[in-house]
Amino acid sequence: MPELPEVETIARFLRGTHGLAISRSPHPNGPLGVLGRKFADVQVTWQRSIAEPAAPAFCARLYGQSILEITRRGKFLVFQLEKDWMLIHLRMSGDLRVEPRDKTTLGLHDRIIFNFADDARMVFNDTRKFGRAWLLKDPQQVLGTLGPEPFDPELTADAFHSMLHKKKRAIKPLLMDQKFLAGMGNIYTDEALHLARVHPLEKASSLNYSQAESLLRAIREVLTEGIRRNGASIDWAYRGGDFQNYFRVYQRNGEKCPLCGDKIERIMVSQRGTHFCPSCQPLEKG
DNA sequence: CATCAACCCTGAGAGC
DNA sequence: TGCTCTCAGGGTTGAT
Repeated sequence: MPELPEVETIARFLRGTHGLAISRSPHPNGPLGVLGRKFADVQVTWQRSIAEPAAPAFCARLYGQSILEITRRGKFLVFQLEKDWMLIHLRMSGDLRVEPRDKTTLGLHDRIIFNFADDARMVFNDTRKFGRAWLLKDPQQVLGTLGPEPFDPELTADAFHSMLHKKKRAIKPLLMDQKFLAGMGNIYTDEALHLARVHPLEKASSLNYSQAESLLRAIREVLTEGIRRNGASIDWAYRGGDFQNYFRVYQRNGEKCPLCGDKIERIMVSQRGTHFCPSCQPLEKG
């Protein structure tokens, strides 16, 4: 479910540097976020939510460690602890919330309950059970295969063009391949391709320099807008963002293209629903 | 390499 | 109402 902007929004909320944190903080007037909090008892209600190590070791090793820093890499949340690194991937339906330990009852789909040494807790809720948490000495063990961050200044138009030039695949599945570029998912890929006026089935290697440059700019623009709007909230996983109200093509099949007024179409690409404007995004070279 | 189907899961909505 | 079918912001695996 969450893509880069949603994960970034959650990371900011967990750091307490985000206005949204107020509504989720155990203490509306107290300190925000979970930075500095120390893990106490951790309960796991669905064992497979823990990728590594096995759940009992995961809980035991976490006990007593404080959270030093929280960052994001691709779609991963990265918790730097005193002795370990904890990674959480929300996959399709995962979410994290912070609340008082005692007040609220647990929800049906709460999979991991991280109790802190104080009176707060952080809860990993995940309806579809696809999300995973890791506890590692070296986070590169999992993050090492990821492609560059879309906002990495070293990712220049030149560099991006040469990356695309080496790939024969269709552009959409390539952009969604986390080894190629980290953080893009189904929504933001459709939005970026529309903004750059590139057909989702266009071969990556067929994009010229100017198209690569405008695609990179479009990727950064839609991600920036998503972050500015606190991500998109659709289906059951509402987390305060409203980017869903500004989709140009995603889930707007049958509606008018905001650029040309033609009808937006929906096709399947690599088993993913794909939305585009056939007029603005003509297939040039297949 | 790259593609594809199956799989991991639950739930919402459409159509009958 | 209840059934069946499709679809959902992600990613891995094994076959081809």
